[in-house]
Formats: sequence, structure tokens, C-alpha cells
Amino acid sequence: MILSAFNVNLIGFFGARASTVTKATDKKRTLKALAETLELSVTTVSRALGGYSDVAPGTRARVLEAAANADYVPNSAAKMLVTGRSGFVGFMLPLRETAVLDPFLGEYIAGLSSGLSERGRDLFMATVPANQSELTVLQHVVESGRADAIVLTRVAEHDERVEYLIRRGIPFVTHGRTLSEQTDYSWIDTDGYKAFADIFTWLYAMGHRRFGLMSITEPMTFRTHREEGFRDAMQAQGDADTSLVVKHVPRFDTEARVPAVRAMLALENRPTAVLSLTDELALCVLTQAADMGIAVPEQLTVIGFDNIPAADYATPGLTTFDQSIRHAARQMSTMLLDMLDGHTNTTQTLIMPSLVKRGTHAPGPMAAVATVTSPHNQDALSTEPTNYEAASDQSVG
Amino acid sequence: MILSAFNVNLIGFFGARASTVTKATDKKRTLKALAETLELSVTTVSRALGGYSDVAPGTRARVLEAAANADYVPNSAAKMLVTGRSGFVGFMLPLRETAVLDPFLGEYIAGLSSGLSERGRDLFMATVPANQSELTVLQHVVESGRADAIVLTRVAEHDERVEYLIRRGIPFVTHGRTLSEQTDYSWIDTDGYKAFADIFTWLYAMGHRRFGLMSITEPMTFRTHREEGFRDAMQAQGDADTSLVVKHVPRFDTEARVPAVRAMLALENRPTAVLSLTDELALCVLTQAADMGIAVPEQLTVIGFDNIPAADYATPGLTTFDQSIRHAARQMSTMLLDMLDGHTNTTQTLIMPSLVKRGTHAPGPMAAVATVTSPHNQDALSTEPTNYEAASDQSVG
DNA sequence: TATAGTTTCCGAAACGTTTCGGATGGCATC
DNA sequence: GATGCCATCCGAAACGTTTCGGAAACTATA
Repeated sequence: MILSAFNVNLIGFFGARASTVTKATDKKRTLKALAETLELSVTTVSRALGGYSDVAPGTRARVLEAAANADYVPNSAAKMLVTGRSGFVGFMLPLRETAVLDPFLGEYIAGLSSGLSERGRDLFMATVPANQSELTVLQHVVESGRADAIVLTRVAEHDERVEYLIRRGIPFVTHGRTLSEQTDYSWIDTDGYKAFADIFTWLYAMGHRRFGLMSITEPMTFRTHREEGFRDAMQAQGDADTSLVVKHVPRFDTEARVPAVRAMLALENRPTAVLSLTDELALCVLTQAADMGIAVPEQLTVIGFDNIPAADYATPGLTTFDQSIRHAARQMSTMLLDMLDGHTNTTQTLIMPSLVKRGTHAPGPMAAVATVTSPHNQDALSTEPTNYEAASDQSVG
Repeated sequence: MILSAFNVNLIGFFGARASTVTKATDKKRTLKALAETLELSVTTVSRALGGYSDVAPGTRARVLEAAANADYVPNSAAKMLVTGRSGFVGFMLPLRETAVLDPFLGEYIAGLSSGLSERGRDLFMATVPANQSELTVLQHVVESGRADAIVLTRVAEHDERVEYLIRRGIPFVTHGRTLSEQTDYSWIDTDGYKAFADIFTWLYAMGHRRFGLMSITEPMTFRTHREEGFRDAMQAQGDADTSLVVKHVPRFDTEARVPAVRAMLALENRPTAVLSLTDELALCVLTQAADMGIAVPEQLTVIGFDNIPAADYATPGLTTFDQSIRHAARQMSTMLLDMLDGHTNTTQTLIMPSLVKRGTHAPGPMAAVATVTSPHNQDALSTEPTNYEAASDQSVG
């Protein structure tokens, strides 16, 4: 059982306490107005507020007080216009209007905003209208100057958004990476290759030989990595008696996955362990297995990926890899802010997900043999799930 | 069983297809530059692009073509500055950095953005830094002109953010409403009063007499409405043998709720039906009941609220009210856009949630009596869960 | 041929901020 | 008393757009 890694803090939950909000002065609160009341020039007021050294301490104090009294807030448009920076980080919303909800959207936003708020930046969400492509919207956001930097998710193997941003020289970070030759950009990703290699070793040691893999049809890089990780580990094992059946279904199509899962479970030589690229798929396997009278985990081991909340509430609880999207998103935001603050080096971070062991795994048919011959059991996956703080974020770039 | 109400549409999922992105001309793409190449005035170019009638068709065509060729995108800061509108709708992120994730955040964003994208507006997310109050941030967002309108969630019974926005005359919509005397603003809310009144009637008709209510400590309006709805219905029934035990726990504190739930279930005259203000609470009841050896639904009926994804995966599936946050969020966005487009009338919308009947409800001790004496069974809650399209959104304002 | 009306275009101001390049005055130094 | 050096302040330009109030040229009307 894994517990929620985040504490609850209700202090200040209901917004601010008393504060001076109303200022009867309904004059336009601009620098000019401030300057006039203070009988100073606009320049001086601006520089006083901006913390420049060439303004007398007394004057600065007067300005600061007057600004506070008048509830002065600088007009962001004017500031943007003259500085050329918006202060926004742009987030491309990964959904079409009719599309199913990305289960991670909330996690992304929460993680990003927690990082951004610490350095006074805000998040700007670009929505993609039905008649426009995502690239077009991205272009508009960038060219119009509404965002200084971009966060990209759902990166595909070949992603023209990435290519555009590189060509354009805009700071950006992606969650997931492309498979293109263009590799010199900042990303953060889960080490799906190693995770799936490890899970093979672990399951093999537990006596499993016939494997099923519920994968997705979309050409996402993480799909390739995870499939390869498993295949490579299987080949490295060199046991001719191991087998792997892979099925591909559209990632967000809740209907189409059912027949694929059932076909997998109805194979004459049914796998004893089925891995899934997402928890949604794994939960579907669970449901269908129950429906077909297959006992989990006695007759079938099911492994998911993502550790979505529902994984914990399923019966039995789904054994799955935990990748904290929020953690990754938070890290993305700091990477981006570092880039914006002049540290222009690109950083590429791989995070090793931890296996959360619940109730959907059990020894396979070769269990007796395995415990004797294979020492891998201890190596591949530690019994204690590592938590995020301790997780090894190995830097690659 | 309720099915996902949203279709899957993968067309165009991977971003745009080929498009002209690179323009070798690295000149600044401004109106002035455009005007110079076209040998026209800035005014004319602007008006041609803006669709004004006082520009000759031929000229307009030339301008449009040149603009497209140069990948011209108007600078949004300049536009904001002169028009005084940002084109953004502001969303106050309902979380503190250490706070637990609002389970609806993703739904909110998805719903809002789907509505906004249709009318070319973007979403701006205001994050609240640790050292600032939510009201301060809201003020800054409004005064700096970064948002033309505001979406507020998690509205409390008395909410100074609402008061501020009313006083300031900024268009805004809330999800949930206040209990203050200030009522002339636009909101959308779930009819928790009626829902809880109905559920009492339904459960009573099923033979339940002893009720438990897991409520929250936070002074949110929906808490009051739901509690009152249930109490009023119970009083209206006028049966002296009915009883109600209410417990309040912090809404997002996953630890604190456990002892409260256990205390409720350990009562000497344990309720036969426990209602919860949120699904998280209801799922906790389920878990603890299992732990204490109480059979659900045979010995205990559990009713949730919200219909979060995990509710469907629990065993048995949680019977709960479905309120589509996404649906509400989408409607909020259109309400806001209507206000921004000049239709300044405030609209207040109550949505009746539908009960999703899964496996955690069963007849109570008085079942035999009930089926004979009470006709309410048919009235209170229809057997078929209404879907959103058919749901009656009754306008109140 | 004047006159009025229409079509098409443009100059210039305005939005509110930042910042460059001085300007002013006071003070110490030679 | 001239010189240089600070400390403190300010004028004006610039950012890129929209829009008001014409202006010019052409067409239709008297």
C-alpha cells in the first residue's frame, strides 16, 4: 500500500483574512497618477518601485507608501510591451473538445503552478479550437508574445511542436521525449525501458513464462521504450520457453480496448502475466478477467502503470508502477524557470518509477524452480517501494 | 452503471500536419514592417486585418496574403494595452502548494477550455504563492488587467473574493454560491438540497430509519444545503423513529476522517445508511466497514456524492450522485463569454444531480413495511439515471 | 461646372510602462 | 574659484497596436 505523498494543509484555505480592499479614490491607478500626487516624475516613481539605487531613501519610502495606499498594480500589458516578456509560461492543453479527459491534467497543473508560484510567474493555458491545429496555436502563442516559455506534454515520437520550438529558440520543457535526431532540448521522462526490463526479470524470477502486453496504438515514445525494455530483458534472459503477446489499442478509447483484452485472455495459451502501458488498460484487464472467471492473482498476474487513484480502490488493489506526474511537473517548472533566468543549459532527467505492490501479482507456474535457480528476485525490484524523495533521478544530458 | 458520457476523438490527436512554419525573413513581424513592404499605412493594414469596410477589396486581399506569408501574429501586449482587454479568463487555482490535489481540477480546466476555445479566448491560471492571500492574488490579477473575467471555485458561505468582484464590477462566475445577502451575481451550482431530500425519501421508502451523515468541517455552502435538505425531508416525514448522526471532518484530510468514520460505525445504534458529502469520504466508509466486518450493502447502505472515477472501481461499486464538473465548467465558460459579449444579465443555474445506482445500497430493516405503505419509491429517484444531456437545468435567476 | 456623397486611405494620438541619456545641485578636492 | 564626483531626479523615446478625425480622389447629382 502506498500512501498519499502529500500532506494536507488547510491553513489559509478559505482565502485571505481581512485586508484593505476598497479605496474610494476611483482615479485611474497608473504611474502617472501616482507621480502627480507625489509631485515626482513618472521615471522616479517607476525607479523607486523597481528598486533602483538612484532614488533617495526618503523618496522611495514616500513612493512605496503612496503605491500601497492607492492599491497600485502595474498594468501588465504595458510592462509586457516594453520589456518584451509576458511573465507567463504556456501550457498546451492536451485535449480536443470531444476528447476524453487526460487523467493527468490536474496533476500537471498542480505541479506546474506550485513551482511557478514560487517565482512569481503565472500559467497560461492555450486552448486548441476545433478548426486549428495544435502547432498553429503554439505558433500563435509564441509569436504573439503571450508566453515566454512552453511546457509540452504528450510528446510523440516525431513531434513537430518540438521541432518548431527548437528552430524558434524558445525555452521549453517536455514531459516525455521524441525519438528524432534533434535531441538537444530539455525534457523529463520516466524510465520506462528500465521499468519494463526490471518487471520482466522480477516476473520471470517469480516463475512466469508466458507474458501479455497491452500496449497503445499511438506512436508515443514511452510505448517504444517500454516495449523494447521488456523485449530486450526477455532476450537477455535467453530462455526459449518465454513468450510474449502484444496487443495495441487506442489509448483513450474505452470501448475498443475491451475486445482486445478479451482476445488476449481467450488465447489458448493464455499469458500468466499481463502488463499494461496504463492503469486504465490494466483495470480493464481486471474487469474482463473477473467477467471471464479468471482468478486474479492466482491464475493471472496483472501489472499496471501510472498508479492512478482508482488503482488503489480496485479489488484486488492493482500492482502498478508509480510515476508521480505532479512531481515531474513541478520539476519541469523549475527547469523552465532556470532557463528563463539565464542558465541556458538544457537538462534531461530520467525518473525511475517505483513498483507499488498491491494484490494483482502472484508466483507463476515455474515458481518452485525459480526460487531455487534465480537470484534475480532480490535484484530487480526491491520489496520496499521507493518514495519520490528517495527516487534516483539520474541525469543523462 | 454509468458510462463515460464523452466520446473519444483521436483525429488530429498528434498535432498538426504539415504546415508552413519557417519564414527565412527574420525581420520583426510587426504591423509597421508589413505596412512598409506593402507600401501602405499602418492604419490601413490594421483595418484590413481587422475586417473594416473602408478598405478596398483588392487591398485587403494583398494585405491578407502578405500577413499570411509573413506569419504575422499581432503582438498581444500592444493589443491589450490599447483595447484594455486581455482576452483571458482568469481561474483561481484552488490549491496551496502543500495541499492535496483538488480531484476536480482537471475537470474544471477541461470544461472551461472547451468552452473558451470556441470563442478564441484563453485561460489564465493565477497561482497563490505561499506568502500571499488568495484575495491579494485575485486583486492583482484584476487590477493588472491580466484577466477580463474570473472563474471562482470552492466558494465558501461568506467569500470575500465574491464581495470584491461584485464591488469591483468585474464579470465573474462561481461554482457554488455564497450564503451572503449579496446574491446578484452569476453562479452555477448543484442542487444538493433537493438531492439530499430525495435521497432521504428514497432510503426511507427502502426501509431505512437510522441515518449517518459524513459531512465536512469547512463552511462551504454546499454542506449547509445538503444537510438542510436531508433534515428538512426527515422532518417533513414526521416519523419519530428516524434518527440522524452527523460527523464533520476536514474535507481533504485523509488521516483525520478515519477515526470519525470508525466512530460512526461503532455506534451502539449504528446507522443502517451512511451518506457522505464526497465520494472520498464514502470510499473511506467502505474501506473501514470492510475492515470492521460490516457487510455492504447487506448491513450498511453507503451513498456518495460526485461520482469520481474510483467510485466505479470500488467493490462493490459505490452508489453515488453524479455531478458532472466538466459539464458545469463548460457552462460557466459560456455564461462568462455571454457576459463579456455584452449580455450583462446574471444567470444562476441549478443542476439536479442524478443518482448512479451501483452496489452499496440495499433495503433497510423496515423494508417489508415500506414496500406496502410507501409509494415514494417511484417518486423520489427514478430507476434510470438521467444523463447530462437530459438533466434538467432549472434556471432560478 | 459646382456640389454633395462615397470610397479609400492615412497621420497622429493614445494606451502605461521601462530605460537611456542627460540635467541639476551639492560637496569635496585641488 | 574652477574642477570633478556623487546623489538624485527627470524628459523623452520606445514598445506595437487601435482608432479618431480627417484628406484625397473619384462618382453621381443638380
